[in-house]
This record gives sequence, C-alpha cells and structure tokens, in this order.
Amino acid sequence: MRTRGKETRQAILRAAEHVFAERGYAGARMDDVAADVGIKRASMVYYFRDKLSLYVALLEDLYGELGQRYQRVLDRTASPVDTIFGFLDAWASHVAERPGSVRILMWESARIRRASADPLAERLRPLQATVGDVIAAGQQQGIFRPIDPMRFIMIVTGATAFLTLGMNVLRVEGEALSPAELRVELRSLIQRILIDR
Amino acid sequence: MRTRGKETRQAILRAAEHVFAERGYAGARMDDVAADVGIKRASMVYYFRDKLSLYVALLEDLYGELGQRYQRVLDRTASPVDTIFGFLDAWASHVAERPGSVRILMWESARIRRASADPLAERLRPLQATVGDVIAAGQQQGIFRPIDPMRFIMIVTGATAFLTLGMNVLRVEGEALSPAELRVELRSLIQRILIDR
DNA sequence: GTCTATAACCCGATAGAC
DNA sequence: GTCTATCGGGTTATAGAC
Repeated sequence: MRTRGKETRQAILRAAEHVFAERGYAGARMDDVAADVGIKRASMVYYFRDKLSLYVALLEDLYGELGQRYQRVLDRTASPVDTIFGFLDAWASHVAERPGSVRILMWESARIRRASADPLAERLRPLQATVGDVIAAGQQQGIFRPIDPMRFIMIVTGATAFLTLGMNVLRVEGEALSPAELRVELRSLIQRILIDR
Repeated sequence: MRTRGKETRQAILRAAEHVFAERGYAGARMDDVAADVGIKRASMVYYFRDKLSLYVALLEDLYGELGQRYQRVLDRTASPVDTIFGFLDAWASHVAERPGSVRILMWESARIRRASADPLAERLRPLQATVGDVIAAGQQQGIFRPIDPMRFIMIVTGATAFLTLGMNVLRVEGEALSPAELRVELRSLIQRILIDR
C-alpha cells in the first residue's frame, strides 16, 4: 500500500529527528529509531539504505523547511529591517517546532570535519547566503551597522543554541528559555548589534 | 621513578584534551589517547581507572585553570567594568591556549543530561557564579544594563563557540576567527549588550 | 513491507606476565 | 610502569524467509 509506505517513511524521519538530536550522529542507535516507530531495525532498510542516508534525509527535511520559511518572509517583506526581524520570527518558530535543528547544529559544530563534501554544510550554505544578502543590502543603505554578516549569523545562532541547550549544562532548575522568551531575547540582541547606534 | 610517572600522567591528560575535544566523550577512543602518548591502552589504567575518570580529571584541569585565571583578575581589578573586560581577556587567552575547553562545552551542551551529578556542571557552576556576581554588582551600581547575568554568559559563550567552531560548519575557506579577532569581536559584543545605552 | 538470524566490527575493561 | 592477550558488550549491515 503506497500510503502506508509514505507514512512509515515519515514516521522514521520523525523518530530519527529525536534520536539524532539527543545523541548525535555517532551516538544514535538505529535500534532506537526503529523502536520509536514500532518496527524492527532491519525493516528500515526498505526506506533508507543505511544510517548515513537516513541522516542526510533528515538534514534535508529540517533545513529545507527552514529555507521555505525564509522564502515566505522574502516574499512578503520589502525593507531589510522587516526582513531581518521576519527571519528572526521564522527562526524562532522553527526552533520551537523542530528543536532537533539546533541540537544537530550543536553536535555538528562540535565535530571536527573536512570542509569538502559535508552534507550539513551543503544544506546550510543557501540559508546563510539568503540571510547574508539581506544584511549586506541593509548595510549598503546605511540602515544596519557594519558587522561581517557571517559573524552576525554565528552570534545569533550561538546565542540561540546556548540560551536553550547550553542552559542545561549550568541549570539550577528549569532555567532554559521558552520559545517566547527566546524570541524576545534574540530580538533585543539583534536590535543592539545590528541597528542601535 | 616518580618524575616519569608524573610526566606520563600529564601527557595522558594533554592527549585526552585533543581526543575528547575532537570526538566528544562517546566518540573518543582510549586507543587514540594511548597512541598519542606513545603507550598501550592498558597501560593508562595505572593512572586513570577508566574512561570516565580520565574525562573528569580533564574537566577538572581545564576549568580549574580557567577559574584560576578569573581569580587573578579579581585580585587585581576593582571596578565591574575592568573586571568584566579582564574576564574577557582571561577567557580569550584560555580559549586560545586550550581550545578543547570550548569544544567540550559544545559537545556537552548538545547532549541530553540529567541535572544531578553532572561532572561538567559541577565544575562550571563556580565560574558562572563568579562572573554573575560581578555583573550583578555592576548593575546595582547602574553601570551595566539590565540583563539576566546567566543569559549574558550564555550569549557570550555561544558567540565564542560559534565564531570559532561553528564557522567550520559553514566555512568557505579559512574563515574561523583567530584568537585575536575573537577577542575584538567579543569585546564589542559585550560593549553593546552590557554597557552602551 | 516486515520479520528473524547472523556475520563482522569496534571498543572498553580485565588478567596476568615482565 | 608497561606490555600482550582475551573477554564481553554493543551496534551496524546483510541474507533470506514470510
């Protein structure tokens, strides 16, 4: 049955998001993914050749969705300021709905890698270009302060990661930011480093 | 020979810093540590009972050193502003000399953990308290803007992590910040979020 | 499509010689 | 102090039945 197949594939991807996010690529066990779905490990081969294929499909799904959110913001905004804050809202919503995104970014940033042929880098590059272009445009119009766009992206991404996940390392009790708090905190951060004079 | 023993212990710790930083706790292989030192895996048992003991000793070494740096800053500065920028320089130097610190912070932030009995959290808490106290003091004197000290720490830590390591995920070519560039970038970040009005 | 069974590998820990 | 040898647990990938 074609529908059943599609559903199982989606279920595997959803389970993979949790498992890869929690343990990282190396630590993730295919067995856990299968158990989450409710099938046996070997059965997943029918949908994904091996562990790496599943992981790459997950990256595609995750950051592809974020890219679509950014595109929608581009479609409906004009000024660089509106667009940047639109991106922020898109990012915050994405992070709230698919927390695996940030966690995987964290795992992958920790890992040593060769730049070439990196599946994550490949999927992130267009997103980085999209945001970078808007910043550059705003700077040319004198609306944004001069800061290297790439560095700006890294600061905001790092803040997101550590305000949510990093908190857990030092937490006393329930201190990690809620999605709403994160949005507010990031908004004021961006205001300070990109706009205020 | 007692001297030889101490030297080997130190060599193991130095090797462990590289290996644990590159692969994370789960991915690190004791074999690689031993190979770096130039001895066999089983020989390390003489110095460290098992993998976890070695890891905890490394954390102690790493973040203990950072704590000492912070203490020296406290000993020679008076105003909150001087102290905070002193901490920044200490942090930047530490990161430059022992890059494993940041990478391990990253690995550990990615991991899910239970708050209790976490060896890293235990070592980080006093550092966080030290920095937090200075920020709170500065805020009481009206020198620093109001921002939750913990969030401030997370933003700066996150920026450090992603400006150095995160860059590698998106790098086109050699874009990761040098220690000197990092120091400058963080200085202006702190200036913006903690001091400028 | 999903299963059972197994092959093949990797890694940490341990025993005990030197 | 450092070695060789081995045990044992855990995980992925594969073969093939249903």
